[in-house]
Amino acid sequence: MDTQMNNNEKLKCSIEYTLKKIGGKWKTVILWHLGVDGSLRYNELRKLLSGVTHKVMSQQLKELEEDGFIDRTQYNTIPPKVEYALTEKGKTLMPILEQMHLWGTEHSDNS
Amino acid sequence: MDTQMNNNEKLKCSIEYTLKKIGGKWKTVILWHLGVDGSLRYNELRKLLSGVTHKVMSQQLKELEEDGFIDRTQYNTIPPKVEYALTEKGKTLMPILEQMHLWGTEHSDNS
DNA sequence: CAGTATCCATCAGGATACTG
DNA sequence: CAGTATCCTGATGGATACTG
Repeated sequence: MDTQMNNNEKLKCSIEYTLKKIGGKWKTVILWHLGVDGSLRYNELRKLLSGVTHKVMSQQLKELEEDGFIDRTQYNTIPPKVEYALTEKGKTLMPILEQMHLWGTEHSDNS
Repeated sequence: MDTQMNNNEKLKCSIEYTLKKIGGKWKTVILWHLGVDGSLRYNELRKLLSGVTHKVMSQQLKELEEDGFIDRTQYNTIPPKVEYALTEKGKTLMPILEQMHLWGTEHSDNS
């Protein structure tokens, strides 16, 4: 259903496909936080990323939404409130993210 | 031992660290092929990547070597022969790569 | 609060040619 | 065979200001 290739270049290895989807600078981190914390609001997420700008945030969120990894729920209140959460498809990425998180924890000096 | 941060920016999440290390366009694919096929020569690897240029290949290989993920063995014969293989540290990445490969296989239309 | 709109910087990645 | 050396391009990401 969502298996169309939007560019016609031939991928030689399915790993490339995966990397294309989640290789954005903040995508794995966004997905990870949503997976761990459940749903998060825009600014909550932004604080967790600490350093990302609005433009890049919304850009990455939009791409993740278009790829069907996250759901965006907008409450038309004043002030506005928007919540992001993983979709079922997004949850299928968690094993990758868990491995990446595990490896990063063991190999980085990020105390 | 290799836990120094070569840039002083603070990472907020260990996933970022992992992505920095293997997020290069060809790195995961190189590591994957080396993990599956054992050791490979420069041109064998290059054929498997199909499309990569010399410059980018050697660049990615050099970075992977500097990060301690791959070993470079040079035979001073004529013609020269160079073999690349995963180090023990490189092998610790395999669980991530396996998950990425699995996910990519299931979600891409790459027949 | 949750974004767009602009404009700009960077650098990873690429084409091509040369070399030990 | 296995690379460097140059030079170049473009996509990604960033700073800042404005908005429904």
